[in-house]
Amino acid sequence: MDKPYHHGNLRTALLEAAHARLSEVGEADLSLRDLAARVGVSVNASYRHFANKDALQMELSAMGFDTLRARMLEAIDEIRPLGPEHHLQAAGQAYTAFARQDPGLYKLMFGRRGRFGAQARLLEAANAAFDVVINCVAALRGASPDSAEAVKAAAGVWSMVHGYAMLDIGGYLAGMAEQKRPSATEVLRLLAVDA
Amino acid sequence: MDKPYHHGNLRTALLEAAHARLSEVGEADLSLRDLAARVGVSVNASYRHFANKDALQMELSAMGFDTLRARMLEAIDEIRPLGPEHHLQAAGQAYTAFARQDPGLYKLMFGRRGRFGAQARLLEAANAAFDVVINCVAALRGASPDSAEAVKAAAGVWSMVHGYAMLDIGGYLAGMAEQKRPSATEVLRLLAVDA
DNA sequence: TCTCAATGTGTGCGCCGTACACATACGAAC
DNA sequence: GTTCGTATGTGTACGGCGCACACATTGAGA
Repeated sequence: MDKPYHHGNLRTALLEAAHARLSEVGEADLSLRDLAARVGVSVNASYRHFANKDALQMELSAMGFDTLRARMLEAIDEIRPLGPEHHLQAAGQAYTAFARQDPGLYKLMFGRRGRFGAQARLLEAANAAFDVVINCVAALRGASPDSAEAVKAAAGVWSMVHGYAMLDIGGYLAGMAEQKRPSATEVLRLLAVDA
Repeated sequence: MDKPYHHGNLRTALLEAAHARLSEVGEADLSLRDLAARVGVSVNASYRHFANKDALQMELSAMGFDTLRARMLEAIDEIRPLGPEHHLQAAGQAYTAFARQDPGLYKLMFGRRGRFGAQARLLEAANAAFDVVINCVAALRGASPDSAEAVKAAAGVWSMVHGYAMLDIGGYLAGMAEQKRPSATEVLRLLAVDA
């Protein structure tokens, strides 16, 4: 049972280790050395698969957006016959559930952007997720997903859901008394999307 | 013009240096060594004023919430006679303006975990800022600021504004075509607060 | 004037990201 | 099947980081 010189799937293994670690320690405490050790490989092996630490985090973020998009689409699909007004609710629920389940990853996804900016992979993944929201809103208003009206309203919805998720996983809602703490549903109800 | 052994106001100087630096480099690149050097003092001098790097960031965050609260109150005061419905708009504008003007600080304020920190100073400052929003919403709905109804609606408003601010300063709105990019006002209009 | 607490400095430890040189293994061309 | 290039691993080293610990300087009050 010798350890082979070549790992076989180091790139994936590193990403999975990073993902797992993110649920324990937060982005700031994520270390390449630690990830490599956990995977059983020398630190510098990771540089054969990622240009640097930032690149690994970028890929992780992009994968996060892919998953987020998939979760929303699944949720919508499950209740498709109920009509557009329920679709947005379902997507919102799936969204906040994702953030709550994977708060470390979620924070990474939205924290790592201003720095290196326009990584095409990340941009596409984020836009694809956003498109789900746009489509929901457009259907709800009977407008084209390309219309400024739909996009602006969708951006509002996204702001609301994102803000709620961030406050929630940041612990800013946890300090509130039980009966005053708003649920995702209650918050989403404040939106006048179809107006 | 000998440099005196004692700085005189090192604590404040470090906080100011950190604040200034935050507008250039982002939280991750903030270093105690660098701050100390800029202030003209050895690294370890800072440990006489802050238990560690986290404590300095906590204080900076708390000061940020203080300022944010003050900005909202000023904005409301300027248009006080116009009535509650304008107060919330004014506060929202001041809020997003603050985030845009000081994105590094704003990210720090919400990126630092308010949960494990449980720092009383930070918690109070954040709550005081939130109270401004609660009061606006309560006045608008003719409800008590202590009512669950007002607090939940205020949390919704906060989510919306916070989410918009984060997406904006994170560059997630910048990618959108000009005529599709929503303004803070347009987004806030989606809220049915008085319903 | 003496004393001591407050506030500064210097040195060192163990992490970190990552650059560079070298080692190993696999797959294709012969 | 041997050869060889490329992909993928390791070892060593460097500078920067947060921070602990011992020591130096200062100013205010007894």
